[in-house]
Amino acid sequence: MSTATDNHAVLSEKLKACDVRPTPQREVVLKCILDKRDHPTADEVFARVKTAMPSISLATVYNCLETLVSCGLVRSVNFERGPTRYCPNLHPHAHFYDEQSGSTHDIELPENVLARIKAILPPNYDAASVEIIFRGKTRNLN
Amino acid sequence: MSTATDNHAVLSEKLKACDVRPTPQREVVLKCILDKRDHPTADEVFARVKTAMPSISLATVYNCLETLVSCGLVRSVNFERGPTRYCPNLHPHAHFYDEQSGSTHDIELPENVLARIKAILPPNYDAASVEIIFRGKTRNLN
DNA sequence: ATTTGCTTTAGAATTATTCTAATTCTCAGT
DNA sequence: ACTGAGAATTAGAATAATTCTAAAGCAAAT
Repeated sequence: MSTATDNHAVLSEKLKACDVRPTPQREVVLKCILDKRDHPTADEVFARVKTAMPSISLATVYNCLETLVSCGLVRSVNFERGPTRYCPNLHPHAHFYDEQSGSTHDIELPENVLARIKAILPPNYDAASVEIIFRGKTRNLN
Repeated sequence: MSTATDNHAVLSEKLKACDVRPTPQREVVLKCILDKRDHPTADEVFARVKTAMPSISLATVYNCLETLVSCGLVRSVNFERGPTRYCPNLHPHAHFYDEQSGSTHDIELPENVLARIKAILPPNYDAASVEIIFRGKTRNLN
């Protein structure tokens, strides 16, 4: 089985496009985040990545994540106290934290809503990014 | 000089209204957050509170903050990695994190904008709270 | 082949927070 | 006032997440 991202060349290109050296460690970390589209912590990434590259160290995982975040290939999200989570979804979206399951869902954020939100800022405030976090529970539809 | 909140009776009432025992420690922590309307960390609260009550311990500050947050008298906010901050503003509002100064400003959040944001959720998602964090810089108006 | 600079690594250090167990306080019932 | 139960406070230990440090490895350009 093959996914769009298990390909060395594709991953390598993404990294080069951001002006970062495509090292094996960075590729494997990036692949692990893109493949399973959830919101893992650094520890979880470490655990997943070790199966593909048993010699990798936690410090390297932190380094790679930091690199990927600062070049924009993944996003980092922080819900209250607790470890930083990493998000493969680069489209503008909000997060819904389900307090019962502890899981996090992406919520599509329409352009016009985003624009309205930015419009509440006073004119001298320049927002580079907006983060929206819902907290609550999900019901079964009846 | 006297402010609206340096009054034992007022603080005590607020606590009692929430069904928590109005202990001196809780009052002094609450007062310190209400008086200086910024977004201090637990350590900062500890430092401020020690001048009024030198014997208070950091663990107690954490306990009091936890109590105040869970009874709704203060809010807690988490910007990326870093200590939890505490916010005295109970009105619905967003936060603007100024990346240059490191300071955080409250941004008024009009009811109708809040409603629009909540409307992007699928019908089976029940949001108990929404947190909105802008990150960016402030310009001087010209 | 050597240098230069980035990357990785293990482990130590740091930071923020929570836990533990002992003490103290508060209040309701006598 | 006195007592006992439950709640709150305290100091310090423990934990969790992350960052730092210093050494070793690697890769591209001279």
